[in-house]
Amino acid sequence: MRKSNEEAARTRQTIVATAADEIRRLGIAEASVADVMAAAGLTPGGFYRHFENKDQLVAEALEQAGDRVAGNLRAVLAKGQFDDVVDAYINPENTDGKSTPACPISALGSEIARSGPETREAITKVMEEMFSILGSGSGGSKVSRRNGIFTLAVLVGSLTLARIGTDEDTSREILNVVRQKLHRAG
Amino acid sequence: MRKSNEEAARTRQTIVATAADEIRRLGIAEASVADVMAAAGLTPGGFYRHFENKDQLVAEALEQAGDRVAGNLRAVLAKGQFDDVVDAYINPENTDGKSTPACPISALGSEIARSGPETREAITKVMEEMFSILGSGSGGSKVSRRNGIFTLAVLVGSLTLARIGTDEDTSREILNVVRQKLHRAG
DNA sequence: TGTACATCAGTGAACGCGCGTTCACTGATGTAC
DNA sequence: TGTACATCAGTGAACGCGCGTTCACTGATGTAC
Repeated sequence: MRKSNEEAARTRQTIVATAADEIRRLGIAEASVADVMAAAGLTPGGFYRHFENKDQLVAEALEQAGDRVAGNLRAVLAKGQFDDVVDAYINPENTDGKSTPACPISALGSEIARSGPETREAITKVMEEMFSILGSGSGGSKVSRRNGIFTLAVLVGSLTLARIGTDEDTSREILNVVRQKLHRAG
Repeated sequence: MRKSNEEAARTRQTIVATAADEIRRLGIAEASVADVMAAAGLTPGGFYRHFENKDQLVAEALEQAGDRVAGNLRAVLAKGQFDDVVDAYINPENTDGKSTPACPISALGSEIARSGPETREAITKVMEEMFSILGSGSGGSKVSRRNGIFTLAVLVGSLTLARIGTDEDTSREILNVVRQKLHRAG
């Protein structure tokens, strides 16, 4: 039952992508290796042909998810204005604050903070990329960076608060306040 | 070995306080009932004389931790100015972004977001209290509330980012940027 | 290009472990008279 | 106030369960000649 190298590489990619979804949805600890493998249409044993352990998968999956979000935001920035980037981060499916954020930092912030160095290093790179995107076009490089840091903090905090809140109206309110305050053409 | 009602009440309170510490430090899933009981100087079996299940303990512990933080911030506000409240939230032990935040929303944000309704309702109350504290004295009631929401989002987001970052200088930078931007007497 | 063998992707059962929870037990505390 | 008994806080071992990981096995793919 050996698969071709090409197919094996595709399988590995499927596992990473599936893991990114499952982890964002369930949390790092709650998304089990067997869960992820089953969701990818595989059995648990095969996992260790591709990864040393669960930590390695988590780091790779979250980095990929983060890079994807950063790529999308860069694309929005390229053909829109800054306000559209903010709105894309707090995306349309997310206006009630209850869906899982696409960005792993917002979806899993406190869990990542307690993870091992592999995962935190991967996400640190994503963070820096986000600072750059969210600070762009707002002045000199120092001012830009400061704005990028501040904006990402606001976005991550607001999505977290919106998801905690049990009242849907309050969740909407939180996201609206933040959106309005961050919009530059205010 | 039955204990007096008074002592039993004290024991219960010890468990809640110990749990608040352990959970903030280790995370909700990673702080086990046996861990908490041992840290409180007890054996695991006794837990269920005081609580229906782990979820109930988590909800109570996080609410207590949140109320304690809110109380401290109110005290700072009463005899200081707004800037001192911001600095107290990002507290002195926390300037490198690496210590565990006292506030459960910052320490455990994404985990709370995925918790059951008991825990989320308890923390929602804490959130509302924080909105009120952090918005105080900044204009009419609507403006105040909007400012409170925005400020809490910034604080929660920045502490989360600071703890994720693997570079200590960057963590410090994040907290400094946020502190300066939030200070009103800027 | 064809053949012979080594490799290894994926299977599915099994492993040891720590988890939340239960339970029989203890003896001091609480309570009814 | 004193006595007799029920209660129940806390102990420590045990439970079933799901976890991350390992392993023997399979057969198609890769490779050396």
